[in-house]
Amino acid sequence: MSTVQDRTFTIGELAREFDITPRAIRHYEDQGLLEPERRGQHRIYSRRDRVRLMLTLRGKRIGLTLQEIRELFELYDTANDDESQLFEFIKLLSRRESQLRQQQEDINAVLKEVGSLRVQCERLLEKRTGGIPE
Amino acid sequence: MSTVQDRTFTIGELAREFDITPRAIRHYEDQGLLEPERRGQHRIYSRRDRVRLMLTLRGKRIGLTLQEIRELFELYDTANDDESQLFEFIKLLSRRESQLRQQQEDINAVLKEVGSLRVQCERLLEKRTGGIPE
DNA sequence: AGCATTGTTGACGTTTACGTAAACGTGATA
DNA sequence: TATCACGTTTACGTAAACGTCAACAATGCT
Repeated sequence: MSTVQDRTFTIGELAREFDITPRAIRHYEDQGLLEPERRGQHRIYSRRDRVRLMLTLRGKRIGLTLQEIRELFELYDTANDDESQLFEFIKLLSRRESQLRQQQEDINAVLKEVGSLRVQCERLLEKRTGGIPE
Repeated sequence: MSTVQDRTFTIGELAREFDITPRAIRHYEDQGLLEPERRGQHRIYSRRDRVRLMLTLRGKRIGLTLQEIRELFELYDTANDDESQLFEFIKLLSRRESQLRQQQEDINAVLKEVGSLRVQCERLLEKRTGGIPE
């Protein structure tokens, strides 16, 4: 009988779920992002591992390196114990926050352009397809 | 007398302005993103080049590769001439748009976490600094 | 004239994030 | 029992985006 949900996952399951290769998952482990247990020599991934994998992928999508992601994990794990680490953590978060806001601006600018360009394109196409007289 | 503003820039000026190295700028040229003129063997950058450089850097910030940025430039330049290219352009824009929206979500999620973590940290610090008697 | 500054062209080096291939183990199944 | 399907380690390969010399102009002080 177990209180916590103890469903586990194989490397292939996770790979399929997140549409990445097993190789990538092993690579994340090499970089210290995951620490699956072993049943014999096979890796067994817990829910916690799965969450970390999700966070890893999200981190990647917003442009973090694997090392930075690892540092975040480490800080998150240890910050509560050490006061000076807390300051570091806050500083890191601040820096990252401004970067993210910059990215937001960039993305909004591009989305705007993308939108108007699309409209232009579509108008052009309308004109041509409609404009060819028989 | 010239109608169009014809201010030009040296590689060093642009490097300083955008806080990158001349090497990087030359690299962008190698990749077909810039086409500065030459005065003798020195590069002379026009306003158009400067704009392209800005767009390049913005593209990078939102995670485009230099090649993708070049393709966008090319499409942007030629799309008006070719109808089939227009479709390609629109498809490319659509794909990128959904990626950008995904990124927006990711960033929002992270910002949210960052915010609450910061609050947690600050509370902890308050408690400790305030909690030490004398 | 001499030296600093700024620029130029190679060309090899580096980091990140995996891909890919070899060579092998293991349990399920036809 | 043979053959998948899935997993493992080890190790070299690769693409992107520059960094980092080296070796050499051209220009501008002083």
